[in-house]
Amino acid sequence: MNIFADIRVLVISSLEEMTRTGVLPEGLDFANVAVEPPRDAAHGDLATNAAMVLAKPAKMKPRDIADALAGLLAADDRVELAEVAGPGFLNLRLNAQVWTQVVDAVLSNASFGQSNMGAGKKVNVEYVSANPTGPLHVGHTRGAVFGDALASLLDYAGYDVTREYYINDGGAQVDVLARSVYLRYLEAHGQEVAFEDGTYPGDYLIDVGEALKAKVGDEYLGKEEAHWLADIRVFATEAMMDLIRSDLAALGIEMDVFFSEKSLYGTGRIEGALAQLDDQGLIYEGVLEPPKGKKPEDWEPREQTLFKSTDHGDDVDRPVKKSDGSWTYFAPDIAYHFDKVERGFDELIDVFGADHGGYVKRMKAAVSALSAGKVPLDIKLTQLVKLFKNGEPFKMSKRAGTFVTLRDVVEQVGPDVTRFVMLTRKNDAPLDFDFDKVLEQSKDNPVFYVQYACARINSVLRKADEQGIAVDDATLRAALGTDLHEAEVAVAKKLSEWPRQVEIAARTNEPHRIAFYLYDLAADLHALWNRGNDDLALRFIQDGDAATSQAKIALIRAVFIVISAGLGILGVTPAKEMR
RNA sequence: GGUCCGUUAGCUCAGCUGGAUAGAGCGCUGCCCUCCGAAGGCAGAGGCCACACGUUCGAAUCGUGUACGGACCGCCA
Repeated sequence: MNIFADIRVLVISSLEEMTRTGVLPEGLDFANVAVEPPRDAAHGDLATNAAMVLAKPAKMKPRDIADALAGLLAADDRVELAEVAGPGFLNLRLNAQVWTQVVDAVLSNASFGQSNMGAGKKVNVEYVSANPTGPLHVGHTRGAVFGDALASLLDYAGYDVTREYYINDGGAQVDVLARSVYLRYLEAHGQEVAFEDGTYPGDYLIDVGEALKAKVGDEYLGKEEAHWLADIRVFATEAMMDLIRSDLAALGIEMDVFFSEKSLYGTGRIEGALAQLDDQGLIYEGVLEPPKGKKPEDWEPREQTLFKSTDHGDDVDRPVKKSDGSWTYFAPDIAYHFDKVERGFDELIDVFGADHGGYVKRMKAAVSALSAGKVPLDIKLTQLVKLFKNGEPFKMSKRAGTFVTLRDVVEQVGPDVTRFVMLTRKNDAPLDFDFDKVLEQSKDNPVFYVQYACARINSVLRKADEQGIAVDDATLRAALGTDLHEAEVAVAKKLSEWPRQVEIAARTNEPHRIAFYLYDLAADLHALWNRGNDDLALRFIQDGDAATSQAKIALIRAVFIVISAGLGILGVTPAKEMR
């Protein structure tokens, strides 16, 4: 049940009726007619802009349309009052029973809020995709949480979602990894080694060196790189992916697909993807202009193989081959995205860090060309996370060893807090993450505030149960009456917005909207709770009156269900009690 | 030089498909606990949405430009 969608259906059918009876001219487009909550609650429960949107194409005065529409809408038994206001808004006040129905719908239907807007379309969400050269750090964490919540959101909104991780196991950085592991391997054999520039000195490779020793013994000792490099690449990459998988698991993230870059090499798949582009005349040999603003002495013109991405909206053409004939990083990326297109996805989403900003246009250009414009690619960039401790910025440096891993964060504040906090900001806005603040138990802290609402509701349910009041959902539904207090109606109205918020969030690929909605809903719950201090009639448990208690508990139980559903999308566990 | 993102209350941020007096939290002022957890709530003061132009009956929202801030910008992945 989505009251906004339901009433919109009513509005549209009324408009069609008006067309039939000649009030409105034929052929009007109703697509822009919206039914929304009014900005000011005093204006009513719902408002529609129908009259204003249609006034111009119908060549009529907005108020004339609104008056006629109001008459038709008022005939529906859900509508108690329809009045024209302002420049031509039509404000609707709904029958009190509608709000009871909302609560009833939440309690009766586990899928309240779920949507079929996705219509089962296949969408691929690629996220994290960190290089397999070490543990995930805090910068990856935001992309991981964002991508995962977005995937869950789309799933909730009716899409068929695949969560995918692209393993960059084909490039030179894996050679560096392999050499670093080799050093640790020598170390495991008791040799003194030095980690020079261009190797990864991290402690996390010590175990990998030991494991390699356990596996191959002294086979690689004293051998040339050519003898062991390929083997150790594979061994080390697998070890790193195990590490990364366990990091992700600590955050509650599980991928559906791990796609290996290496699998594209030597199989003709890169060549195949580029042949697709070549067939469209989009591949040529050429020399790029020097980038503006760069010093000319740093620049030498070189002939390379280029992709004519400017034909698909990019600013300059992009190299797919280096001047020595080897692939650029872009080439396997093209092949990878071509693979996604060929796997039949209807939509692609890439979640990248902000440092990939320059990559967006070329990737979109490639997908546009490879799918003949049929598969949209949305690229979401996650901005930096600024770390704080006690309000002081906390500088992260790999060299100084103050490198904060995903694991560090999760161990300090827990997965729930990590996830929620990372989602309380738009993905493209920088995020402040203060280790102390996020653990604070006060309303400054949205995680706590929402969890506290859950805890309070559960506290009531426990108390009711102790007093012998049945609180199973069937009983609560049966106890629902239509005489809600205005303060209770406010909460029910907020609940009614849930399906709408889900659709907006899914349409814009913005899971942070869910977090903000939950905060608002929690605020309404806290407000209602406190009203019980002044007005005993608003307390949830009414001594000696089980039926009234159950009717009131039904409402807050519904709040709990919706908060749980929302937290579920964010990947956060609702708290039964605070500790 | 270019691209992308941002600019909304003292601070940190929401704001949908353009619409009626622009919303929250913190901070500030004043209230509310013999009572389901006050780890909370209520009320007040405080922004005309960086600036300009444009589209529109109507712009914080769309477009263009300027200023300021951030990220990025050839064969590094």
